[in-house]
Amino acid sequence: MPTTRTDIVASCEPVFDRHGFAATGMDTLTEAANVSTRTLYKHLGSKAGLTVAVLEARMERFFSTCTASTFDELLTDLERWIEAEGARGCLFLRAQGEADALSAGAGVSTVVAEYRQRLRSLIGRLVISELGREDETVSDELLIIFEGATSTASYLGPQAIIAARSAASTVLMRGDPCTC
Amino acid sequence: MPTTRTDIVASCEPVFDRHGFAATGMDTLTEAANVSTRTLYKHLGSKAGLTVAVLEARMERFFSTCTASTFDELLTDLERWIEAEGARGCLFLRAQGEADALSAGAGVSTVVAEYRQRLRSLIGRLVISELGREDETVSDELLIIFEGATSTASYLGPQAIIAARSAASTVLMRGDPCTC
DNA sequence: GCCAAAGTAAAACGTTCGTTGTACAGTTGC
DNA sequence: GCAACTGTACAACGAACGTTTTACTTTGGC
Repeated sequence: MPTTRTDIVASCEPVFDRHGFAATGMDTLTEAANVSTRTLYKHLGSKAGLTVAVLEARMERFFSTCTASTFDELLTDLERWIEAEGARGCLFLRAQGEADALSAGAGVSTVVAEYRQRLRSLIGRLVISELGREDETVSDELLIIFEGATSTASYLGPQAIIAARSAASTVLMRGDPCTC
Repeated sequence: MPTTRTDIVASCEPVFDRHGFAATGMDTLTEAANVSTRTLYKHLGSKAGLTVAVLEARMERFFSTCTASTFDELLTDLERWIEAEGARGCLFLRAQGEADALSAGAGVSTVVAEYRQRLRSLIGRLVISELGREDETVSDELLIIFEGATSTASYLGPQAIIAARSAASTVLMRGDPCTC
């Protein structure tokens, strides 16, 4: 019976996601992870440590599900993610919003910044492979569409992905030789 | 010296915005509002009541700054808002993420839903006035761009508005008679 | 001048928080 | 078989939470 750090973190992630960070007590977390208070503290050190670990795990888990080689496929990855995880808006954005009160402000901000940088560079790579060249403007626009889809999916539902797909293809086609 | 409910709510709004809802204690709020505990409770009833009141005030304040008659102008409104208020991602999204733990879940969800509906219908009206007809697809795409700009502005800065503007104009021009 | 209305300060309420301490059980490897 | 390790259960810590209470001050209209 492992009860490893990894298992604990994986169990706590959905709890933070659904109820927020500051609002979730250690009792709820130990119960969700099915471990004693002592064990959780041995492995994670503190609630702040657990929070950072959860965000790191989330980041790795998210990017490991992103196998896309085009932005349209990235939206399919997002669609699948939302089907499996639900849509409550970007967890990293929400974590950042509670960061300083979490007394883990520095650690949280670091992971959030890393997530955002990785997302940007992922989209940047997709743009290069689709357009055959770097295009920072297009990359920023697609980043906005991706983040917008993530946010709006919480109230538009699957329609958010459809609209994002449409907007993205429009942006990517811009500048193509006219076919009329 | 009024110390009215309105003043209290206005003073508490930036505190919630900067530090989160669950994480902000009543001491911090009374201090920010410069009122005694007793007065705050007399006017707002509870932390849950204050939370809902703050979100309602935020909604009215935000929409009253939106004087746009085109989506591009709406992005200018957003740009000005962000310059004045800072960019920490949509407060309503963050509030919803803490809603059930706030024990004001129902009230918060109601205001958040109302905000989102009003945003959608505002954009819908702009689309009608720009295209001369309803277009739900374009409206959804612009909503995504608006929400995406709101989110990404917290790390892209003013560049987020520029990219959103570019994406939006592309989406709005789509279908126009070709000029080549 | 006085009575309400509305404010203040400060202590106390019981609860819950994050965290630590104590005492004990199960497994593993040599 | 006996360390060493890793886990559990559970009580306890002080601090902070949201809220209420008590007692007092200020203010404005009639």
